[in-house]
Amino acid sequence: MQFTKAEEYGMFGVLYLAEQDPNKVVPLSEISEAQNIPEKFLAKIFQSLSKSGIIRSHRGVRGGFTLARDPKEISVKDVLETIQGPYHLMKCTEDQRNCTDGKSDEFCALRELILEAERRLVQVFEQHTLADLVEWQKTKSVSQLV
Amino acid sequence: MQFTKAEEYGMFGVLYLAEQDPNKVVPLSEISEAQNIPEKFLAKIFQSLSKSGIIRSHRGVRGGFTLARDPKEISVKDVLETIQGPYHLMKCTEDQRNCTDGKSDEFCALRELILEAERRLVQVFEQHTLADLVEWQKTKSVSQLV
DNA sequence: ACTCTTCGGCTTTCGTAAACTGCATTGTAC
DNA sequence: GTACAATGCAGTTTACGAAAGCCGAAGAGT
Repeated sequence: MQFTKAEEYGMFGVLYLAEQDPNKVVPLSEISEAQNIPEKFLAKIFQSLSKSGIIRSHRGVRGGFTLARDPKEISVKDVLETIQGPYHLMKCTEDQRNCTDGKSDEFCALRELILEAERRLVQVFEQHTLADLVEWQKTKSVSQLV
Repeated sequence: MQFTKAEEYGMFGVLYLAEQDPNKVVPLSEISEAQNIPEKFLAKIFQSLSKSGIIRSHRGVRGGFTLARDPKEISVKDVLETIQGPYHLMKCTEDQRNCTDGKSDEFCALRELILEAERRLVQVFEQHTLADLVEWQKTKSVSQLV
């Protein structure tokens, strides 16, 4: 019941990019040092973020990464789901055939509750963008959180 | 980012009790067979639920378990937190010293967002009781969910 | 063209926690 | 007193998260 390091590192890495001058190409080495993240691990995470079009990679000398879009257009959900896939609190909310009882066709009250919890969780993450987080960090305030 | 089997089994086990006649003492063997749960594993889970006063154990011949309180008085949160402890989506929301950057004293926008997400999640689980779930299961409807 | 740099992709390793098991012990109803 | 069911503790096994390593590909600069 916790986010993985990959998600955590991915968020910090992407936030680091969002804080920079949009035109600055930032190499992995800089991010991993600044944010205290194992470089090769971050490389793997950034690969998937790159493939899904959240960040853009630049190879060669003075290469690195930039955000592919405006931070206002990247939700926290975008980042988290790219790294880990949609979060499901139970196997049965991912695919009902994973029901413990094997009663995959029946109504399950617990499953409905979990689905509702998942919806609430997603809401938080899709309502806020990288730009929001950078803004909060600057003002040290989350007054806009609601 | 998923509940453990322990939480899942625990919920199903407790729900099974909530569906029975409140005076019926149900042995582990019955629950584990009905709900398809490894008996010894369920035994371990039920021990902690018993210690925290959610269920009551009855030893000896024709022993087993009953709910310790009215299903209306047992929230889903009670059960889940007994089994797993309070859920934290990141290590840093459990204890700020676990911050990746080691900047445990500083304001962290991401942390604030995660804390908000946790609050939303808890709300869902503390607002609904075992009685609600049993009711939904009977009516096959979650109209009261909101 | 050559070379240096930085990402890309694949494989392997390591550690830890989840998931499950076994057995001896204690308590209780009959 | 014996059969049954939970208790408590000590395991084992499995799975996955979290890296680390290696080599190849692509682009920049000369």
